Parts: sequence; C-alpha cells; structure tokens
Amino acid sequence: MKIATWNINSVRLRKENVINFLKKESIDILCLQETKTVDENFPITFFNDYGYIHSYIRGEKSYNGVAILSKIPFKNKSFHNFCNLNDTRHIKVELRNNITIHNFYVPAGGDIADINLNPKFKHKLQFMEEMINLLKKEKFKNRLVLGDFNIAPFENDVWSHKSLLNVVSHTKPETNYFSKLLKYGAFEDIVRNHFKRDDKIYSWWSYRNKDWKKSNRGRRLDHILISKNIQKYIQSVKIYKSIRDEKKPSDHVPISITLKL
DNA sequence: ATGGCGCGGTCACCGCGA
Repeated sequence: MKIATWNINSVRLRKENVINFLKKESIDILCLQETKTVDENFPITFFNDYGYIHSYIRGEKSYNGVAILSKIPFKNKSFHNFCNLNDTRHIKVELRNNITIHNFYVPAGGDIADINLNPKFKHKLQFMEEMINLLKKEKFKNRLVLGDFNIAPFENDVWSHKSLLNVVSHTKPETNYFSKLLKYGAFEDIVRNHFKRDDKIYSWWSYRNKDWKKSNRGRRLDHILISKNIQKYIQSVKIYKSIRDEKKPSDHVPISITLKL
C-alpha cells in the first residue's frame, strides 16, 4: 500500500500533474492540501476515470481545501473543525484493515512570529494545540497523520537554521508543538528517521527564488507521521524533488511511504 | 534587510501563501 501527501496549490490547475504522478509512482492513496475549490468544482470524474474511484473531498472557495483520492475503499469518513472555524483543513478516513489516515492543512501563520501582533500566528498555535488534543483522545495504534503542517521542525529541515529561527515555520513555539505532537500522539517522524540526521531534506521551495534548485533554500513543511506499532511495516520513504521542476509546478513536492501489511 | 512569484476571484488589484 503506497500512500502519498501533496500540497497541490489548486487541484483544478494541476490535475494533469497529479494524475501523471499517481500513474508513474503507482500511488494507492493520495492526500491533497490547498485544493482551493468548492466540492462541486473538484475534478473528481477525471480521477475516477483513472481508477481512483474512492474519494473524500472537503473544500471551499479560493482557500484551503483537503481531499483523499484512493483505489482502496474507506470504512469511515469524518472531519474535525478547529479554532471555531468552518475552514477546510482536516479530513480523516478509516480503511478496512483498520488503518486510519488524518489529512491536515495547518494554517501558515502569516509573517510576524508574535501572537500579540499577528492573529494568523495565534491561529496557527491554537490549531496545533487543538490538533494535539484531538489526537491524544484517539486510539494510538494504526494511525497515519500527514499533510502540510507548515512547520519545519528540525535544524536540517531548513536551509539555514540560524537565519530562520525567527521566521514563521521554524520558530521555537512551532517546533515545540511539533515535538509535543510526536510525544503525546506516540508518533514516529518516519521521513526524518529514514534519512541521516544531518541530511538536509525539504518538501517546499518558494516560488520567489529565481532558480529554486541553485539557491536550494527549501524547508520540510510536509510530513507523514506514523504510529509506532506499524513502523516495522514501512518498506520505502520517498520525496519527489524532481516534481518541483515540472512546468507550472506547485511550490510543494509529494512525499510517499510504502506499507507492507 | 528586502523582495522576489503564483494562486483565485466582486479580476489591472487584493488577500493569501510561508
């Protein structure tokens, strides 16, 4: 079973990129973020035609939006609202083999890393707090928590730890929340564990760099966390860096894991 | 230290991303 996550930054604009990736990499389940469309306009029949006949879509106009496209059926579907908002940042599915998948789009948090000056940063920290509380309440086994967390948790998840310490995505309050999430949810950061501790690994490169590859100022904002009890079934972990070089790419690239259950 | 680009949409400007 091959599962991937990808912040697509408009699914309508990039449905061809998505299907090319799904076919080439033989993905069974894809979790998308920032689909940026209401459900009525989601190109679902397009994906149905390629065998992704099971889906769970939750979007809104212009912003946010999450979706799961799958070849494998779901036993249950549900979502949760955070911070008293009805924005579309989370969905959850349960498979017949009792694996559950949470797909998250955590708020970006704006520019200023100060909750008193920046309500978006406050929202992000509140979201993380509620996310941890939710995951603490569930059964700890057989879970995957994945998506765009908008947090680069460790030193080698950014191009420069020193120059990003005060930049939203890599500040102490955010990285502390990430560590709390691992601890209180009993998760493994399987992507980081798969690489060497001092390897720089990224899943996002800004659109604003003239040559993203040359400057290589990336951050690891997208994550796949997994319950410790199923860690032993992981067969492979991949970050598809070459996708960033496609025509009209998303600023994020997909990540996948293969589970042999 | 700054700005750089790209998305959707009450569409030549703005909010938002991070």
